Parts: sequence; C-alpha cells; structure tokens
Amino acid sequence: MASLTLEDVAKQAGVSRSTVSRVLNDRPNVRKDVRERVQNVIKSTGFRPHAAARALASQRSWTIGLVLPLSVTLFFTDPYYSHLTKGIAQACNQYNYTLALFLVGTKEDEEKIFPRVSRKGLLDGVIVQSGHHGEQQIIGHLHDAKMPLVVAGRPFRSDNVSYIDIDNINAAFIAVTHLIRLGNKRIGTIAGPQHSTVGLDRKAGYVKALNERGFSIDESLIVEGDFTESGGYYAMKKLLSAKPDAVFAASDVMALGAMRAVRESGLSIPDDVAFVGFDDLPIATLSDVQLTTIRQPVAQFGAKAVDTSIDLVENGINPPRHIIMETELVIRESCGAPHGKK
Amino acid sequence: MASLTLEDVAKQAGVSRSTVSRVLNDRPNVRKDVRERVQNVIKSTGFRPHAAARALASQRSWTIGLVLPLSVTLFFTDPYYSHLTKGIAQACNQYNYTLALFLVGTKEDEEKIFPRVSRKGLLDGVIVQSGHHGEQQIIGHLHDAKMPLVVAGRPFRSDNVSYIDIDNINAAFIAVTHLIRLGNKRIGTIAGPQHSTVGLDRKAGYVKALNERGFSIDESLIVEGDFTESGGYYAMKKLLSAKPDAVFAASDVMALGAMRAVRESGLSIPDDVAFVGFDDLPIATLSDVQLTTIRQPVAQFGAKAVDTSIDLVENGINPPRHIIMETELVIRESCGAPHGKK
DNA sequence: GCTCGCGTTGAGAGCGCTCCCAGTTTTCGT
DNA sequence: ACGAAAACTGGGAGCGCTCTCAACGCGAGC
Repeated sequence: MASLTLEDVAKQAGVSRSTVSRVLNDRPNVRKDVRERVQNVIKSTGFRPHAAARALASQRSWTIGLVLPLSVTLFFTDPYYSHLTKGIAQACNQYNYTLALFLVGTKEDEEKIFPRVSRKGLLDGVIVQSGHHGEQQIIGHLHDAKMPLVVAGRPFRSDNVSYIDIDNINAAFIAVTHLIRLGNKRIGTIAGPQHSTVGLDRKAGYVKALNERGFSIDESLIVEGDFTESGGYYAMKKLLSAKPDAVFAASDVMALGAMRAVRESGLSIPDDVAFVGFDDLPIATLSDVQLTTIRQPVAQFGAKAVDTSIDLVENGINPPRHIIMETELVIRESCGAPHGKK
Repeated sequence: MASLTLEDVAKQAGVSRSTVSRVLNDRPNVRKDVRERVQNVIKSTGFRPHAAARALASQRSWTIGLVLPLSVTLFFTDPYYSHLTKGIAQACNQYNYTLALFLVGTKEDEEKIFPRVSRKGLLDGVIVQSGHHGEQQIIGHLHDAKMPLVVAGRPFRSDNVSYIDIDNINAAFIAVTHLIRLGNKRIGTIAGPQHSTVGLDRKAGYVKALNERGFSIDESLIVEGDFTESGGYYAMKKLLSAKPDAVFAASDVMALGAMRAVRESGLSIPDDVAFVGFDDLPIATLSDVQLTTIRQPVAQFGAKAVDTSIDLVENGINPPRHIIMETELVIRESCGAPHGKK
C-alpha cells in the first residue's frame, strides 16, 4: 500500500484529479454515476487525502489549538479543566477538527508555545483559557497574527476579543441569595484569586447579594482561596474564627476543602455551617454531604468554544463575539434546604 | 504584514530560497556572515515557515497524537491521566512537536478518530494509552498504516508493538511485602479491573508476595475495583467483612475511597487497617492520613513516550521497543511504619 | 437546424516549503 | 601561482492537494 494519492484514485476511476477532489469534498456538479464510481474506488482503496497537502492548498489546517495554563498545578487538582478539555475535544471530533493541546506551565513553555500558536498553516483557530498568567501577552500575539481566537472565560481586557463565559456575578448572586433566604445571618465566602476575572466576579456577586438584602459587608467573612482543595481548607480555618453560619465557596474543590476543615473543627454541615459551591462537577456529589452548587454547563461551554472558533474562521473575526452561557442552582444537602433527591 | 514566505525573506536578505531554508533548519554550508544576515531578516520580520507547507515538502508533520480512553469517565476522576498528559505535553513542547489530543469515549468517537490518527500528513507518531476498550483495534489500524506507535502501559498483545510500562508485578510485590514485614496477617487487596494488564499485574504481584512468604490466598480478601474513588469505597465495604488488617489498593484514588469507608466504619488507619496505595499522585498527601504508596514516574513516563515516538519516526518502527520504568515505595503514615517526614 | 445556456469535466497553475544537483566561489596543497 | 577539492549558493522539480477557468457535451428554445 504505497502512499496513495488523489491522482492514483483518479486514474483507477477513470476520471481526473479535479473530479475526485469534488467527490471527496461533497461538492456539486458531478454526475451521479461518476460520483458513485469514484466513491467506490475511494472506499475500496481506503484512500484518505494527505492532511498537509490539503492544508497547504486550502489554507485551512482543520485543527484548533487549546491553550491551557498549568499555573498553580491547577490542571491536576481542578477537574474543571479535564471537563473543559473533554467538551472541547468531543466538539472538535464532531466537526472533524483535530485538537492541538498546549499546556503552558513555565516561562520557557510560553516562549516555545506563543510563536507556535500563531504560526501559519498549523492552526485555524485558538481557544485560550483565561486566568492565565501570560494571558494578555498571548492574546496580543494572536491578535497581531490575525488568528481567530476565543477566550474561555472573560479576559481582563475584553475589547476586541471574542470570549465565552458564564454570568459569574449573577450566578454568585443567586447562590448567596439562596443562603440568605434560608435564614443565614453570617454568610462568608471563600473567594477565588482576585487577580482573575472569575474570582472578582463571583465575589462581586456575593457582595451584591448581601447589599441588596441589607446586609453589611464584613471583611472578616471574606477570605481568598486559590481554587485548590487545600486552599479551601486553609481559607476555612481562617474563616472559622469569624463564626460564619454559611459559606459560599467560589469552586466545588475549595468547598470540599473547606468542609473538611469544618468537619475537623467538630461542627456539622449544614446545621452549623451551610455550604454552596460553584461548578457542579461530579466531585460535588462525592462528598459525605452532597454539595449544593451552581451548575456550569462545562461540556456545552467547550462545544460552544469550538463552535465559535469555527465561526470566526469562516466568517471573519469581526465583530468579536461575546457569549454568555446559562447557569443553574443545584440544591443538595450542604445548604440545609429541603431538596428532592436522597 | 501580508503572509510572509521564504521567498520574501530570501529577497530581503539578497539570497535564495534554499539558503534561507538552510539557515532556518540549522544546516551547515552557509557562510557565517550570510547566515547572520538571513537570521537578522528572519528576526526582524518575525518570519515563521508555513507549517503545512513544510509538512508537505518534508513529509513530517512534527506533531504527535495522543489517544486517551474516556471509558468509565476515568479521565475526570483519576488525576493519573492529567499527569500523564502533562508529561507528554511538556515533552512535546521541549522537542518542538505539537501535541494532538484524541479523547475517545463513545463508539462514534472511535469511528471518527481511528481513521484520523492513521491519516497521512497529520501525525508523525501516535501514543495510545492502554487499557482502552478498542485498544486492539486501534493498534491494528496503526500497524496497517505503518504509523509509529507507542503504547503507554503494556497492551494485551504486546508482540510487534512498542510500549512503555512500569514493572507492575514487582512494584505490587514490594508494596505487599512491605505490609507483611510490618506484621500484618490478613492482607487484602482492592485490585484494578481484571480486563486490564495493570489490574492483572498488580494483583499478580500481590499474590506472588503472599505466596513467597507462605501465606495462603484468601479469595475473600481480594475485591475488584474500577480505579475510581467510589469504586474503592464500595470495594472496601465488601472487604471489611473479611476483616483485613492491611490493604493494598491498586491505585491511590481507590485507596482514598477505601480509607473513607474504613473511617466511616469507625476503624482507624493505620492501627486497625494499614494501607498502601499505588501511583503517588499529589492526592496521596492530601488525605488526613498521608498515604504510603508506590511512586510511578508519571512525568518521565510521558517524556519517555514522546522520546520513543520520535525515535520510531526517525529510526523506523522495528524492532519494537519495550521500556520499563523504575518505581519506588514511598513510606508515609497509612501503612503504620515509622517514617521520616512530618 | 442553429444558437444559447447550463451542467459537467479536465488541464494547469499554484499553495510554501524541502531537497537534489549543478554551478560558482573559496581554500589549500604543492 | 595553479589546479583540485571543498565549501557555498541558486535554480528547479516536486510534495499532494484545491481552485479557477476553459472546453465540452447536450437538451431547450427559436
């Protein structure tokens, strides 16, 4: 099976290269019987066009890049990234795109990756996870190269870039309002890092909910975590001295850590301290006390990111698209509210 | 900045296409001053060769595919895959290769992915994680297409394919022997799925250790898990009725689940039940009782996989390479042995 | 019967690079 | 200083596709 080419297939089918190409790409203007004849040859020979050749001729590589930060080793501890990656990978697959993964950890990684993603002929579009250390820089690179770019999560400077996000402020608002309605009086929060838009927005939603219900903001009830389990644990240890009766954690993983700290201190969940998390990843249901949380549509989020990338590739990057996905409060045990399941 | 080509750079530097190509690829036979002149033009114009064009002309795509099974949603729950992916991604980056990620979950995924990975001009080599449902099939595909292939973890039929693995039997043997030396008499195991080589091998090591020390094999002390936390939890519930005084779990994640079950039943770790896990991922140290475990060099494992792939690409796929990486017993709290740290 | 127009087909010119080979310049031994 | 060998450089022919364009039937309309 020496490397088969379009030409070979054409010869076998008794037609020209162009006709085979047309059949291959489902283009019109081929007589039915000819089309079938060619299709048979393609099937019987198992011919698949050479990816690089097609990419060169069509100026489309049919691959999308995904740039993920590895900072704080989050890629390992926070299943959010795994889920996002899965969503994106499956969507790519659906559309017959190839997914190129770029994990950027160190400064050296950046130096190698940044020029690569903006390189011609490699990627049709790029999805960058926001909250990244060199985020601004890579967005700039990509912008200069006029490479279609979708940011997953609102970036700091969102003018002129397409992004897709959830309404973090509102989602956090709903979570905290839920805790207020349940009668909690001292509601604390384990916020995300305040150098990320997610961290800022979720805290803003917390503040907004308290304000709207006439609560004053008690700074001792606000502790910053880093989206890790142990971050949540230590944040909660600090928070405990402020004696909260409820906590809104900016991620499920942090909520889990925080709940561990609460359990260790001899208090019970939700009676002494009620919890609402954020993400609704499978781990939310794994704990002894199932977590009430905000559900993000992570898989659809990924799919939408791919979708949008392809849209940008095909229809130009202007105007930038800004897409906000819906979230949902999922009530389980940890908030103390009556709930359906188990 | 219209798409810059080699030709343009050549014109600007006052040389020919060939010379620029030579400079670009660090090839000899270019006068020093000419080389520098060209390099300056490259730097000042920010020229990067068109990836697809280069791939077509050189018949090398400089990208490596990674095929990961999504079965049992393991990709999410077991950080092993995240770590492996990270190792592979970083190694690719090091070598200036691009990593293409293929996550195969459903049967439809397979159908889309299998032809894609063996397609000409897309991938130089492929790394496939073993333990995959359609493993045999994809290995066959790749073999037919003469695509360089490295399997991560020994596949079932290992003749004629290159793989890289750890010595699971011996590692498990060491873990269990350690528990025996500590004076435990009823040592149970939470084995991995017995349809995977890892699962089989680690169980074989357990059996071998007991046999060698004159213990008889008690089937009620052997329970099969599925490498998930809850799998470990339920396996332990079953195992508890056999009253083990020590447990060797075939993965850290399962060990964590099992320890949760033990704690729930009111027993203490390591006094009532001692534990040794397998993997030594960061989660091993996250638990209340730090886990004694077998350390796998996951990151190096990934790097070696990439290394081997490139070797196969450059030096041909025959003979198949079989590489075994070293493991190490890391003693912490859960086994009850005296240990250094904390 | 002739022209017009449309659906169909094939030829040819690239896409932007690598690589071989032939031509030119430099280097070195004598 | 001269010729041979070595080092350097440029031109050309692809790599395997896509895409434009011209050419070719063929039935409809007059």
